Amino acid sequence: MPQICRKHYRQTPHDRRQALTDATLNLLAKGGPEAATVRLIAQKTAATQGLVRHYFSAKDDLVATAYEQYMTRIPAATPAVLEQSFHSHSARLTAFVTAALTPPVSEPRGVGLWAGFLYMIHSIPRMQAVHAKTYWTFRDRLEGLIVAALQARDLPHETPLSRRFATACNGVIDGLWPEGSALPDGFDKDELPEIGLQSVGVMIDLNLYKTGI
Amino acid sequence: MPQICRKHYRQTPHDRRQALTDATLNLLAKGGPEAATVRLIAQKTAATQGLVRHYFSAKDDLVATAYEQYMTRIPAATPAVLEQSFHSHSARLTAFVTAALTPPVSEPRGVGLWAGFLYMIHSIPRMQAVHAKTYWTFRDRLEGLIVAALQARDLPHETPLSRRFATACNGVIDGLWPEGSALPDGFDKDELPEIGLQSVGVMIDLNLYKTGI
DNA sequence: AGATTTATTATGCAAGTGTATAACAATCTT
DNA sequence: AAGATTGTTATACACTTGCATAATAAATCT
Repeated sequence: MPQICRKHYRQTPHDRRQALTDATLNLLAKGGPEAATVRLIAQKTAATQGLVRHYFSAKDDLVATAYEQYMTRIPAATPAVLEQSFHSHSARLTAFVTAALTPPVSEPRGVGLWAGFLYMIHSIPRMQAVHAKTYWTFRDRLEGLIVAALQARDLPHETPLSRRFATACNGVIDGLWPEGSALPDGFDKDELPEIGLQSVGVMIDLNLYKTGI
Repeated sequence: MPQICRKHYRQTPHDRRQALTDATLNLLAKGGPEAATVRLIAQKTAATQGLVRHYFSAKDDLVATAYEQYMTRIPAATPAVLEQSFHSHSARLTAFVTAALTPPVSEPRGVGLWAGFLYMIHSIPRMQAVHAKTYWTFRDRLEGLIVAALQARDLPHETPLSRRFATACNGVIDGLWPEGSALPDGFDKDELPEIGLQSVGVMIDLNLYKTGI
């Protein structure tokens, strides 16, 4: 039996949902799933618990939506680099790999989010689908760039081979960037991108590192 | 005011602690941090809540100990492979990489555990120390094998170079094995170890894949 | 302008959580 | 064998969690 109801703004549904998912991601990144309580999320958004329930059927829905948003946004940020024009396919590939291993794609809070996301993958089908989609998308894009770079130099690039290349290169990237955040003091500033470039380059028999952008 | 107290076994402290950490790891792997409640852990061990408190100062202590145990046991399993004798340094390196990318080191539940562990790294100093220790240990061991293999073939192996090699190879391994568990149907049975071997081999300019064990 | 719908708040609730405590049982000491 | 110590149980508690509900404010519709 609520008696009094405060004056309040009325925001657009889109903004409210966005604010809620953003706050969720921040809390998840900082303190893990245990820290992302409905009450805290609401508070950070200057909203109330009830509102959360009004926009999301349940907490799981909110969390899943937030992860989904983040995970699809991150790989989408990388191809943005490719909008530029490059003087060679190698340069394009270099830019792609570098982008994946430097901010904002490879941000500190990313590891925390990635860890939480990883957890949900094997238990929540929806997250599994998100992961599968983003993973294959990213790898296929990488494969495309690799094929182009190989082709330009008359190197072998038949499909099963290039697919392996892409998987391997993707592996290096996926392996390197979490290390950087998990061991902040373990590497020099540009060390990991350099190692990534060198590895990818030597894997597909191109010297990407000297190629530059 | 407890009235009646059931008859009960009395196990050795070591066994009890071991059973508790094991149960914790199983629950963590299956359902994440939220599923690993003190009551459930106790139940799986045929113990009671109070016992958990008796052996661990708090739940955090139990969880941290469990992770610590797992994370130090896993990289320790890999060098076990090296006890065998090999006819070449390359073969030894091949065995090492293969071991890291196949069961029991690369087990399905590993990803879930790794994810949870990753979470604690940036918030709990104790876990950060565990991670740093296990990471450097593993990488240094890898570097040692790489140097030996390079040396045997009169290839350049000065320190800064070999360190990079090791970081890169470690990156491939760390990147590949989670993918296998996160996308169970995405790869053929032996695909990831093969790719790993090929990548590591080409990185340090050795054909590890054909070397065999 | 009045009615209706939708967004937002305040409050309540049942379930589950980690932790604390005291009684009891088993083992160890001497 | 009696006492001291430590492992083990049962129970209680304070707190937090996600979720539900009813009242109220803001907007929309006609």
